[in-house]
Amino acid sequence: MARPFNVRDIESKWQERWRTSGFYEVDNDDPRERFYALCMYPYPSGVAHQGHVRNYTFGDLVVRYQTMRGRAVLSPFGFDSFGLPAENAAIKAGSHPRLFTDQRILELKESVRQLGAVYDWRREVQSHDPTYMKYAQMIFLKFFEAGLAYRAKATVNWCPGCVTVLANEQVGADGTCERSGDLVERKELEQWFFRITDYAEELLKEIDTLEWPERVKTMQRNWIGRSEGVEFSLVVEGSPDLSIRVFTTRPDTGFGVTYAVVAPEHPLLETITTNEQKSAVAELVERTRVASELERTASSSGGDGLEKRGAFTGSYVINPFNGARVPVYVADYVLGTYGTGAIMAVPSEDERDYAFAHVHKLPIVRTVQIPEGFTGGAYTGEGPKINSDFLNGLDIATSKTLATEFLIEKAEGAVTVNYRLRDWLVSRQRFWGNPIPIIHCGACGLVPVPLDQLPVLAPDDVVMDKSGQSPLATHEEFRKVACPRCGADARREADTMDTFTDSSWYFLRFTDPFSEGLAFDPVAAASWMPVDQYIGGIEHAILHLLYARFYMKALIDVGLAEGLPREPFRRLFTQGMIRMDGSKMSKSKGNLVAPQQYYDSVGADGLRLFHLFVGPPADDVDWTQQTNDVIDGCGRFLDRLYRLAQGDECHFRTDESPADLALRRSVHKTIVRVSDGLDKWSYNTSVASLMELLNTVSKYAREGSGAFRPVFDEAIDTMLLLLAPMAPHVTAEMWEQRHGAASELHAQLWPVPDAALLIDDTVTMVVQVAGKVRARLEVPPDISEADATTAALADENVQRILLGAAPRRVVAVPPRMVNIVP
RNA sequence: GCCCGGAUGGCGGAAUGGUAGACGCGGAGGCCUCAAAAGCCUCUAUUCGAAAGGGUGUGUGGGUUCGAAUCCCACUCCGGGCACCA
Repeated sequence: MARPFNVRDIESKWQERWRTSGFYEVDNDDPRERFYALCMYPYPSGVAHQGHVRNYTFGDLVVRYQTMRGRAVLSPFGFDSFGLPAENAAIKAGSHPRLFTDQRILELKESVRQLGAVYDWRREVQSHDPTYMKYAQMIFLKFFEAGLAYRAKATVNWCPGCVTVLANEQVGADGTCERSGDLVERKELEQWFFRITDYAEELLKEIDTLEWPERVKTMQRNWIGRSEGVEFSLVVEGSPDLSIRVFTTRPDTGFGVTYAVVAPEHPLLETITTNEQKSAVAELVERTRVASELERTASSSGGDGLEKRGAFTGSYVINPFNGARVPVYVADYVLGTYGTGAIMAVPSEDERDYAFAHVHKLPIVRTVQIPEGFTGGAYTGEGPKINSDFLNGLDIATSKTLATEFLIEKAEGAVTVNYRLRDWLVSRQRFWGNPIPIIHCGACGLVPVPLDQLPVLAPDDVVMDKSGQSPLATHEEFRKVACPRCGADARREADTMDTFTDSSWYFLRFTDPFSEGLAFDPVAAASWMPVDQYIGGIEHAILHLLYARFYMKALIDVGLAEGLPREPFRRLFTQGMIRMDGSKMSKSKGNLVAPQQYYDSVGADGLRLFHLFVGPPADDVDWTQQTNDVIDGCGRFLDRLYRLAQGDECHFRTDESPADLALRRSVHKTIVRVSDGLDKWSYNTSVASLMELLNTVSKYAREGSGAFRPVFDEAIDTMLLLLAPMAPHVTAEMWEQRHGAASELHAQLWPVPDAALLIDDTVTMVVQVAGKVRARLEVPPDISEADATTAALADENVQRILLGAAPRRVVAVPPRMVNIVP
C-alpha cells in the first residue's frame, strides 16, 4: 500500500523519543491527581500475539488519555516469569529455564515497544528476579507466622502431565488440568496451604463494592459458594452416646428424611459399620479412593453406576422430627470435605437424594405439595408443607425458621454457614518457581529461614525431570542445612510456590520498587492504590483475581500494608479474546497471526486503530478473511487524515462563510462523542465518529466554497488531539509538523467542547402518521408543541395520507417528533 | 440441569422508548490514467414503481404504548460459566 508518509521512520522516531524522554515516568511525589492504569502482567511467551496487542492497545489508550486529562498516570510493566512452559522447554533442550525466560522477555519487550505502548520502565518487575523473590518469600513467612500459611496432609489434585499438585482453582469442571488438559488424579499428600477460607465472607461481601463486569462477579460469588443452613445431630440407634452431625440448607424438609449418608472419608464410618456390611462398605471406600475426581463427580442422572456407588452401613439413626429410624448409607456423592461430611437425605426434595433413593429402592415422602401436573422426581420449588406435623400448611421460609428452632432445641442444632471455597494449595513440585523459605528440623519442626538469609535461591545445577519429585529434593547441597533455631542437621523445603503467589502482589511492588528492605512502602503504595483501571483477560476471572484480593487483605492483616484499601482493583475491564476458525487464537493451537506484518504495512497505529474499531472491546474478535481488509481500511483512514492536513487538496478562502459554523459544530460534537466513547469503553464508536468527522472536514475543505484557514486548523488539531491516545505516532508527527518541535501532542490537554457550538439552528423533526414516518421537517430546536403540531399537519404528504380527516390525537415531542393518530 | 450473556444488511457493527442500519469492510458504477495501481466521487436492507411514492423488515409468537431493535411474557438457536457443595 502506497502511503503518504513513511510509517517505519515515523514510528521508530517517536518510540525512541518516548523511550528516552521520561515523559511517562511518574514519581511518587507527583502533585497531579493520580491514576493507576494496569494491564495484567504477562507470562513471557516471546513475541507478542494479537491478544497482547489488543490488551496493551487498550491499556496504552487509557494511559495516554488520562495523561491528557491532566493526571499523573502510573503505567508499569513486568513479567510473570516463573512457570512451567520455561521449565518444560529447558528439560527438552537440556538447558536452564532462566535462559529461555530472559530471551522471551526481551522479545516481548521489543514487541510492546513496537506497538508504541508507553511505560515507566524504571518500575519493571520480574517474578524470577532475586529481589522480587526475596520479598515474595518474606511475605510467605509473614503469612506463616500469622498462621495463614500452614502445612497439612490432604487429598489433593495431582496432574500427571505437569508432575505437580494443583490448586482446586486450576482443575476444570471436567476434572482435567486447566493447563495441560490431563485428567487430574487424587493423592494423599502433605502440602502447603494459604488460609484463604478465613476470608471467604469478606471476599464475598466486598464483591458488591467493585466496578467489575457482572459476570466476573457472579463467577467469584459462585466459586466462594456461601450457603446458610443448620447443623444438627442424628443419634445412632442403639448407641445413645454416638451421633452423626449433618448439615442441611432445608431443615423444613426434616419430616421427609428417609435415610442418611456419610462420606467414604467420614471418621465414624468404621464405628457404625456392622460386621455383615464390612465388605460392601470397604469395597465402596476403596473404589472411591482410586476413582478420579471425574468419575466421582460424574452426573448423578445416570442411574447405572449409582447402585455401586453407595452401600448400607448396617446402622440406623433416629430422625429427630418424627422419631423414625432411618438407615445410614455410605455414598461417594457426599463429600468428606464439605459441611460435616454427612447429610440427612430427603429424596422428595433433593435431586441427588432422589436419584440415589430411586436406585436403592428407598422410600420417598413428600413434604411440599407438588404443583398440578408436576411429573419430575424431586420437587425443589415453593408450595405448602404437607406430611410435616407442626409445619403443615406453612410456606417454606416460615417452616425453615420453625424447623431450625426445633433442631436447636431438640437435636443440638446450630445455625451454620458453609463455603464451597477451599484453602489455596500453594506448594508445587517444580523447579522454576520461588522456593518456599522453610527449614524442616527434626527437633524444632517447621522453621522459617531467617530474614537476613533471604532470598532462598535454587542452585543452577539441578536435575529437572518428570519423576514427580520436587527437583530441589534431590540436590543434597541445597537441602542440607543447619537448623537456624537449634543448629542440628535439618532439611530445606524442596517445593516451590504456585506462580499465582507472584501475581498476587506485583501491582503493589510497582507502586514502590525503590525502597530498600521493604516489599513496598505502605505509604507509597497507599498513594496509588487501588488500581483505578485493571485490564486483562476473562480467563483470570477466578484464579488470579480471587488470589490477589486475598493477598491484599492478608497483607494488611499481617501488618505489611497498613493503610491500604482492602480491595486492590477498583475497576476491572475484561477484554474479549481473539478467535480464529472458532477457537481461541493461541500459541498452543498454532493459529497465531503475528503483529509484525501489520507493523510493516499499516504500522502500529493502523493495527491499534483496528483493535479499537473492530467492535466493542469486551466482545470476542473473529479473525477472518475480512480482517486484513479492515486493517487496511484503518491505515487508509490515517493516510486520508495525513493528506488532508497537508492542505494541498483544499481550497482556502480568506472570508468567512456559514459553512464554517456548521463545521465547527461538527468538530465540537465530535469532542463530546469521542470522550463519551472513551469513558464508556465504547472505543469502536469513538473511532467511528472520528472517521465521520474526517469525511465532513474533507468535504468542507475540498468542495463547495472551500475552507477558512482558522476553522480548518481547529478541525485538524482537534482530530489529532482526539486521536492521540489511539494512534499516537502519526498524530505526534503531524502535530510536530504543524506546531514545531517545541510543542508535544501528548503533553497537550484533552480538548474541551464549546457548549454554544453543541446546539444547532435547526433540527430534523420527524412526522409520523399512525407510527409511520411520513415527513421530515427542519425546525428550530426550541419549537413549541403547538407550532410543531401545526407544521406537521401542514405537510403535504401528511395531508395526502390523512385525506382531509381530522386527527383523533396528536402526540408532539418537540423538537424530535410529532405522531398523528388518524 | 442451573446461572449469565447474545441474536440487527453479504460481513464487523451503530442506535437503550421517538429518523433502524452511523462508521467500516465487501460490492456496483463513474472520474483520473496510454494502461494499471493508488486516489477521488456516487450508489448499495429488501420489494413494487419510470418517478413521486408505497409495502415489508432488528431470531419466533404474543403483550404494553400514540410510538418498541430497545420494556414485559413465552419459545428457538448460539456463546460462556457452574455443576453431586447437601
